[in-house]
Amino acid sequence: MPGRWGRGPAKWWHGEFRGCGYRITIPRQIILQVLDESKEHLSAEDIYLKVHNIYPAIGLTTVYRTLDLLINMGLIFKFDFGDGRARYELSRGPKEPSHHHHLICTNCGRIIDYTDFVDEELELLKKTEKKLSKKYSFEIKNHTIQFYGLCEKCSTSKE
Amino acid sequence: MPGRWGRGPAKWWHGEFRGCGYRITIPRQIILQVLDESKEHLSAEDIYLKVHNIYPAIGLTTVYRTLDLLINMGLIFKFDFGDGRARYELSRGPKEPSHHHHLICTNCGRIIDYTDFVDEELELLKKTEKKLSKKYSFEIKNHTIQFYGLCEKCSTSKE
DNA sequence: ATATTAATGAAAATAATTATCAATAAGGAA
DNA sequence: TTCCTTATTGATAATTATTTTCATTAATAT
Repeated sequence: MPGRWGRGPAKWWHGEFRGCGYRITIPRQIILQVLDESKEHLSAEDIYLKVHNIYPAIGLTTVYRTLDLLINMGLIFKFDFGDGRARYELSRGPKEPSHHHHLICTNCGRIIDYTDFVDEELELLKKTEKKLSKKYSFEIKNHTIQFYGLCEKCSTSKE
Repeated sequence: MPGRWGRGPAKWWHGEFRGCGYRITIPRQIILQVLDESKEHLSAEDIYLKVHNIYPAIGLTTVYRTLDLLINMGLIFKFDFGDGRARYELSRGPKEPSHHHHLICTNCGRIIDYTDFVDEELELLKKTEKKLSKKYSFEIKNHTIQFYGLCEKCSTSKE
């Protein structure tokens, strides 16, 4: 019996870890699994709770540390939607179909992803990016576009 | 002598306050003055310190409270750049020439405003906004566009 | 000038995140 | 496999930004 957390098939990110000299540990594997399964808008605490279900020994500290590591490796992206807690998502690059932008309700905090219309936006962003990198000698790695306002519920309930 | 903090000429926002039934107080006047004078990326603490120079009786609580009020009135806008402290700027609307977007260095935290190339972006955003509001019944009030990456210094020092 | 009540500021309370440090476990070497 | 080195972990304490509480103060209408 290979232990309760058998190695299982090697994942796409194992190489990235090895390449950087990082160890592939159980907490890291499960945190990535959780991020991969739920994808959207998870706070550190959300992640902690989900991981905790699978691997109760996890500590919140480890979650924060791992998220930090993953950010630095470029595997995940951190968002601040203005409610005082950060959210994390697997960073599929801008070209991948799951790339999306956000609508954020400033009243109830609801976050809506949209993937429609992103294509045109991306085209323009690519151009802008090129100009900006040149002008400011800035190496652009990623971007966010967020629209703030009132969602349907909050908009009508305020009338 | 009209007192150390004489009323001075009525400011553009006096009407907005009166209209909402809010009182025009010394702390509020000075906080707005500070925001108006420095405009960019001030944290609550930055604002507190600047106001404190002019009006030492100010309390940090009042700064937070006033910023909250100003956000709700739509006079200022709150940004989260991911370093754990919020920044505030006078919200000149998207049409005004000072409207800008941000380049954020994920290494040193430097924030660069750019106003170039914003016109094209705005045009597209306006279109996108229209489509999104319809599709998601979302009342869009504002937007942010931020590019994340490495500034010149951090980019070269990492090679 | 006075009364009413919104606004203030000091201090305590929260909440998210980070630092500390002894114990554990991953991965290479024997 | 077993041992060794050292990165990683988790419990706890420490920070830091922001909010809440509440008695005092001051802006406005009268």
